[in-house]
Amino acid sequence: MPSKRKGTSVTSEDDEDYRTKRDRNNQAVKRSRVKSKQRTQLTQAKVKDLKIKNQVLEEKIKNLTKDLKFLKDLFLAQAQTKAEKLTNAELRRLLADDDDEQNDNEKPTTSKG
Amino acid sequence: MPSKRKGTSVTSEDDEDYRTKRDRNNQAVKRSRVKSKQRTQLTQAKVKDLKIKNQVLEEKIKNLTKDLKFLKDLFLAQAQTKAEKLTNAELRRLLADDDDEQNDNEKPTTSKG
DNA sequence: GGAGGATTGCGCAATTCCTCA
DNA sequence: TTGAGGAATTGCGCAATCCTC
Repeated sequence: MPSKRKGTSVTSEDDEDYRTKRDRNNQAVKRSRVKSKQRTQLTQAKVKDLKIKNQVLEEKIKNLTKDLKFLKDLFLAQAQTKAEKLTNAELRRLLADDDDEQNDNEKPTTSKG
Repeated sequence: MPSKRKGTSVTSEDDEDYRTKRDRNNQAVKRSRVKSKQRTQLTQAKVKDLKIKNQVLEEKIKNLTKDLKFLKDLFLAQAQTKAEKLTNAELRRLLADDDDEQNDNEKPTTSKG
């Protein structure tokens, strides 16, 4: 058994703290990899979540668009017959389609009834 | 030391194809890791993209909601004064707020004009 | 400026997946 | 259908490097 201090080479104690150093690092590596794995799982979950949220929003837009179209048509129709203060041209400008419509349906939803 | 075939020990050829085997695997490992890295980058990009899409949709909903509210109010107001075929009650039912509103604003947008 | 954890590229080996005779 | 063989994936350790106090 080599002594720590004098006679024998310093190798043994070098070995010792080389080992402990390695062990520490191996632990760190493990920690780091766990963390990394968690991160990727998390972003995958985020994707899933955002996709669902997106679908909900798309649906909402579809419904709102339908409702809006319904009201516009209704309004336009009554303006046609009544022809009140606003001229038809004014009405059309006012009610001009806002943006991209991609609808097929006509009837409004009024979702909760 | 038994040889399988003749002169030299079988060890060397074992060594050889151990080596080539290892090398092949090392290459495979590299490929696999590249692929994996690409995948995680891709899902991160997806998250980014979906977040942006989400914001756009939210904005759209906000605008549609505003427009809808504007038309409803307008319609309601003229119905008030005119009192046509539909009773107020009927109108209210028909135009009942669809879902969760989280708006603060009043004026409509009619985005392109 | 250096001690020490965190990250990362790399190789090994075990395991899983895939293909084809 | 099966099973042998090779590629892909994965856990793990080493060492270099990064980062922080």
